[in-house]
Amino acid sequence: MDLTLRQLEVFATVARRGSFTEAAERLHVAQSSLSRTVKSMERSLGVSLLERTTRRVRCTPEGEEVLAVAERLLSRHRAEMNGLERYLRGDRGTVTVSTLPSLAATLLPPAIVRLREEAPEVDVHVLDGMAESALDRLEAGESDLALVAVGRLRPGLHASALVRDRFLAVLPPGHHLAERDETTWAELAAEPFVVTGGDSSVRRVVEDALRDSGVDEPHLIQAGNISTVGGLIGAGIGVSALPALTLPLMGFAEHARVPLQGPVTERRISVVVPEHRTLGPAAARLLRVLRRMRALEHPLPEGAVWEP
Amino acid sequence: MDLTLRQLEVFATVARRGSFTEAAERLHVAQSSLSRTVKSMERSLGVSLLERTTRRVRCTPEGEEVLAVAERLLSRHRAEMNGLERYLRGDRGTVTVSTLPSLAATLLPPAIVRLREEAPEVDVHVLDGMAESALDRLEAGESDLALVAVGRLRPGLHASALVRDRFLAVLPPGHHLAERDETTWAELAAEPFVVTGGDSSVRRVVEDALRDSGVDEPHLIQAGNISTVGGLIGAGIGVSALPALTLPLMGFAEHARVPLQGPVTERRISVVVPEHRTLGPAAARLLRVLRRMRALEHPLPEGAVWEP
DNA sequence: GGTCGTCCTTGCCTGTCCAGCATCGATCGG
DNA sequence: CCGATCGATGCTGGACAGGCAAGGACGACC
Repeated sequence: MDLTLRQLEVFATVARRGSFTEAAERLHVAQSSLSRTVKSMERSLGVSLLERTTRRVRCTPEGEEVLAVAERLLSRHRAEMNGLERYLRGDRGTVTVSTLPSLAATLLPPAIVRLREEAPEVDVHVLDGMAESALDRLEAGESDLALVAVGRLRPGLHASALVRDRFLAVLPPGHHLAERDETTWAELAAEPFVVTGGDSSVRRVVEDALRDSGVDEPHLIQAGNISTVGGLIGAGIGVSALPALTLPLMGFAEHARVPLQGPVTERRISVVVPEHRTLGPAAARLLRVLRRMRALEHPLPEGAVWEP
Repeated sequence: MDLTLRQLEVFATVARRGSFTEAAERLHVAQSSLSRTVKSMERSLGVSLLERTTRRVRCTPEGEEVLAVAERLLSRHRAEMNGLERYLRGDRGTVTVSTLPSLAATLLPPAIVRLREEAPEVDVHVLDGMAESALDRLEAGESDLALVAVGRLRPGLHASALVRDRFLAVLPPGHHLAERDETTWAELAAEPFVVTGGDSSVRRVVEDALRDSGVDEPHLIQAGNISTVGGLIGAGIGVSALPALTLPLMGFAEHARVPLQGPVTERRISVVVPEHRTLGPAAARLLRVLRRMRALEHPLPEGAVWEP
């Protein structure tokens, strides 16, 4: 004795309008069809729902109850369908991005701003962690997208190149290299060199570059994060080399930036998605926003450029 | 792009079980049917909802959302249908009875107790008012049933006789008529006579009986309600004649009761329903309870008997 | 009070959609 | 590499919604 949505809709329309004929116009079907539908409901419930006179149609007490049920169920159904449609359009939902701390602070925020402008009901979750863990989280299904500096790709993941992020030499104000138009890893390696924490993605790149620079044993000073690097350099304790997108994080500290020549001069920032997992609408939308920013060449800090 | 309940049910079953085959067993339909149904949903939504491998079926992100929607809508639908069924069985709902104060206090309560025993979720509203207003309220649609002492019936109403309620003489303790086996209206009319308020149903009957008793000018003392009558009689101020069903209301006051002979010796209590209005299930249920009490001859105060 | 008109009902028909059956194709396990 | 299992698909039958047209009842209006 389950009533279908169609039955409920027909009944609600007839009962509210108080007329089969009017309801038929409203629903764009023949009046006889409605008559049958209501009759079938009455048969399946075993009670009369409407008192029919030629002049008007009125609810029996049972009809009132069915009408109330119908209106609750129909409005609920409409609301859910509406919500689902918004979800499918990417206007509603959740997208989780795993990324590096530096990108979480610099590249991602403008994308999130644009996403919120066009889809205010989309919730964005940002998981900012170290190096590999962004991809680990992606593979574990904890995030929908990863925004990382990808070296070589793991199988099963698909990367889409987004930004070329050049390394710049970072020097204390007044440092002798600061007057130059450019410098090299070898020259930097001869100075006390500030490096970031051991599991940072930048760290490995820097170590490789210093090793290849020919300097036997660079003097390394280790800092946990970019802000600390900024503080140390501002205090004149050493020099460093960092990608352009990390530099806004040390904007508070006085320092000089000089272009850097050498074997490794940039890192490549990519959006990574699992190869065979389909993206949710909200995630797809954030991806579109990022690609649109690339296409429209949204301003980036000096030294970083969008991939063509 | 509205999804039907059938589609939602099929999808929810397949998605939860992770298998078309299992879902088909569960729903007692062929597997091929489910395959088609899900495909039609995917077509109408324009997205893939399930990732199929021969080994298992998993939801896409969109599928997860649809599953959540489906479970909400289906459980809501089941709950409403269940509630509706209970309503139609008379296990849930509201019944409003309009009646006289005396009956609201004596005849109705045991019926309500029985109704609540078998249908605890039915709410009973009692409108206790004076004389005509019980029927007025019935006709105005304010109540479903009226329980009244009906003289002659108004057109459009249907009465079902329930109880014969004899008038008893009510006397102060030690009154000289109290020793008799029975008395008459004429004998009572010779004493100071306590009558109830002017719009009470009992009042008109009593006035008629006293007028017919032959006593020229009875000495009347007026009281607003039965309790007051009790107090006056207990104090020895006068005598009265009241239907048996009203007497529990003056149980607190000492008095004697003597059977009464005469032209009017009883009133008839009826349940009245509108002739062409259909009774709601809860109201029908209360009516059945009252009739069952009549059939089983539920104990009544001395002097009141169920109609055959 | 009679007649007309309106509105619901019902019989008949058609098209569409759902369900069953059989089969195909793909994939995973042995 | 082969077999088994599971989902997809072509085909067919049946149920039900919807349209059309005629029937019947009640209210309204004259």
